[in-house]
Amino acid sequence: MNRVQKIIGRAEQHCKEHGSRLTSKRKQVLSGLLKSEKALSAYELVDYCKDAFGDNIPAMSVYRILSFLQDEHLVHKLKLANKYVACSHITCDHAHEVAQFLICGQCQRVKEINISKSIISKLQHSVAEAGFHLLSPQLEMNCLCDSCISSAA
Amino acid sequence: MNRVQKIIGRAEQHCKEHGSRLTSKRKQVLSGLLKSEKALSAYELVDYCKDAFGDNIPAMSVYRILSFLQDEHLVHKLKLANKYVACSHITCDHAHEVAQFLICGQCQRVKEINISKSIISKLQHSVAEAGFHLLSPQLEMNCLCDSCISSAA
DNA sequence: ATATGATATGATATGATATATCATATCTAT
DNA sequence: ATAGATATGATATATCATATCATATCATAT
Repeated sequence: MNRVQKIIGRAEQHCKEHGSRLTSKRKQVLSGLLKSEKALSAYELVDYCKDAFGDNIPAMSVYRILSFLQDEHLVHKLKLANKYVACSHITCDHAHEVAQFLICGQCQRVKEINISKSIISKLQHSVAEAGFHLLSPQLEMNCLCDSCISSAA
Repeated sequence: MNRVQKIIGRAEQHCKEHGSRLTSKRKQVLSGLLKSEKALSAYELVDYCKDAFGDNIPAMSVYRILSFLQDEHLVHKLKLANKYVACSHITCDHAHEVAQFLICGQCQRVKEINISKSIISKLQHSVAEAGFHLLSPQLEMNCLCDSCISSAA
């Protein structure tokens, strides 16, 4: 059983525990994100499902499926890129902290990292001083990954 | 002379120094952002120019004007919201640091703050550890402003 | 003052992302 | 087997954005 199948299995179990179902279409979309290991748009996932499974899922359905997967915390939406990534902690047992995303502007690779709580709390403090309240400290940062930097050089 | 006119005057001078022109249409768009004091979409600015000046500027032109204003550092694009805000430092003489934006998810008000360099450099360090290089430390954060929080309560 | 090139704007088409809504299919549990 | 809940399909449309070619306006040298 490969990495993707293992994660899908874990995700399915997670859904069962929450009284929801990881249907076959939902598995297709999730596995597309898991296999690509980068951020994909809804329409790229439509193409993926067609290519990989011969299944023509309308864009509308992909959006609904993405929304379901987000509700289940299996997928994150990157608002900076208008793309979606699989959560990298599906197989972890612990509740994961708020994710920070590094997006490579060249190859679209995405790394989900956790930034130390002390930095986040300092950020939150600066925000509070400005009279705002941070809703979700999910930060998204435009980056270049090391391999794109070295291949450009 | 009111606040907006004062800023527009400063912006015009800034453009002259850079060999560019702050035309009347560009002034209209900039003043829309200055007056609203919140983030607006390109199409909202089209409406504003029509309402405030009776001037029907095509969306295409507004996008071009926004792009010009961004090049002149008079306007920032908020990628999280797909909207645009006037830079809050047009009348400052010092070169301002990279901006951080707090966006109220309720009323769309935007506050541009500067976060201490030490926090930013720690962030940058975390990013480098993950094998990425931060391109622009312009952070955008989804918030609620204090007045929306209290009015909701 | 006017002709010329550079800059700015208009007009039109289209692409990309996303949501609303109503209809149909499928699953689950009695 | 059927009813109700859940999931998906089909269609239309909203919203944000860019490409491209045409026209208008400005700035300056003659």
